[in-house]
Amino acid sequence: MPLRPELSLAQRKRQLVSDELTGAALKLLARKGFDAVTIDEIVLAAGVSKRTFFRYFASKEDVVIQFLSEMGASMRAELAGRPAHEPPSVALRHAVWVSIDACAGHADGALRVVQLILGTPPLLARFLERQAQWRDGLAQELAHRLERDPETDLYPQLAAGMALTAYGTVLQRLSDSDGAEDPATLTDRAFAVIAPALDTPVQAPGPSRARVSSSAAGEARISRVAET
Amino acid sequence: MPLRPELSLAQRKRQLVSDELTGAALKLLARKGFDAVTIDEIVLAAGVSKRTFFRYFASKEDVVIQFLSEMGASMRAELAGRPAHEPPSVALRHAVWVSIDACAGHADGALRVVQLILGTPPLLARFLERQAQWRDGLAQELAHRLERDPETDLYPQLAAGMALTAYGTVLQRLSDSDGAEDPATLTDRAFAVIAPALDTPVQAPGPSRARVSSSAAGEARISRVAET
DNA sequence: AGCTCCCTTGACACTTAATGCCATGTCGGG
DNA sequence: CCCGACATGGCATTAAGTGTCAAGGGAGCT
Repeated sequence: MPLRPELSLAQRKRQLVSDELTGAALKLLARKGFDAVTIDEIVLAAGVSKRTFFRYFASKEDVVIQFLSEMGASMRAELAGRPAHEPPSVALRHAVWVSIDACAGHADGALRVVQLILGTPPLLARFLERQAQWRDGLAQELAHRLERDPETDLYPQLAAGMALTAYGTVLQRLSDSDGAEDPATLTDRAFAVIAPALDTPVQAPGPSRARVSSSAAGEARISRVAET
Repeated sequence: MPLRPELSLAQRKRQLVSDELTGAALKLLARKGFDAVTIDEIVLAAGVSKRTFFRYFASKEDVVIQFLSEMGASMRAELAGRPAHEPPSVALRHAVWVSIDACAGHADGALRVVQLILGTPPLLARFLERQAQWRDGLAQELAHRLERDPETDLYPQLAAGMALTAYGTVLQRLSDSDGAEDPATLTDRAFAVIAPALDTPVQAPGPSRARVSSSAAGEARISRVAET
């Protein structure tokens, strides 16, 4: 009756193999670089067959990316859990923070993994693709939260994109500074920059949208870009 | 004396082969989908050897990506050419526009290529990676333009990132609507959303940055995210 | 216990992407 | 006419990724 031993043992076994694989891969990749490591080496270190590797990961990139992967769901969950009255900039900052905190805070080699990703073009590419999925999820959540129609309104997509831009920029700094800079401060500063756009209200998408931006620069106006 | 016949003939020959390859590849990929087409098919259609293909493109993805590739340089050049007094939101909008215009306006299958990229994960990944490079270029240009120090100031990276977020969102809409929506209008609307952040001045990165966002929501404040 | 069903694994074969190496051909210049 | 630079093609090779099949080991049932 393995109906409730937390997890069905078969699943725990599966998790075990996955962890072993991830561990071996991360260790090798961090030491020798991404393309200097073959899958054969990884499976040798992990003690499974190559075929099994591909039953757990779709590609060599996936071993690394999946490691940071639940974060997408975490971010969305955090956003969904924020109080409804919170302005977007604050809710999104908290959402993004759960991921940044996991990367920087989690004392183990999480930072090293980020550096590996950011410094390896194929990994970066996959990571950005994953982020695009996160963005869609956040946008959906935002649209629901603010009762905006994602079909006509550009705001949800843009707001989610801006938040993830901040996310990426913070990770970049963290990586470049080798963890020396403070993640929380960086996050605050980044969101201070994008907040004016995140928290500007209405944006009525009507046909005559001639409005003035809330910019303090006293310049930028809406004007057609037309045939320049 | 081939010292000035426009281009050295050898280079024109090279361009010819490249075009042939690109044309054959794009035609096949658009019809059969990305991974249903092998390089052997492409080189057969183009009439060159497989080995030659890889002398022109680093990978199958590159055939498609390089097609939209000069755009990065174009965007940066446009930004560099905008009058210095122009607020960032306007200058960036014009910069991004040169690429959007090329995608949507250029009557040939440019839109089809965009749809192919956006609908094919590996291509999307490479495309986003390329965009990240563009972003660094734009950020550098912005930093120079506004005399901000890219080492300490997050604004250049974030502003460039926001502009490219707008870019990507517009492309997405264009792709989804099959070109039905007006590119110029979409671009204007997208930049209307992000402009408040782009054109907000100072952002002094001093140690005590407790400031109020310019939000009209009358809410969003800067507060430490800290240990939530 | 014995049986069966299902899931996981490993081994083998195979396709395809991508790179290295070398021989050949061609253009252009001395 | 010869020579060097460069582009090409063919060949061999590594590595990624997939399909298939047979064996093993739990879990449930009788």
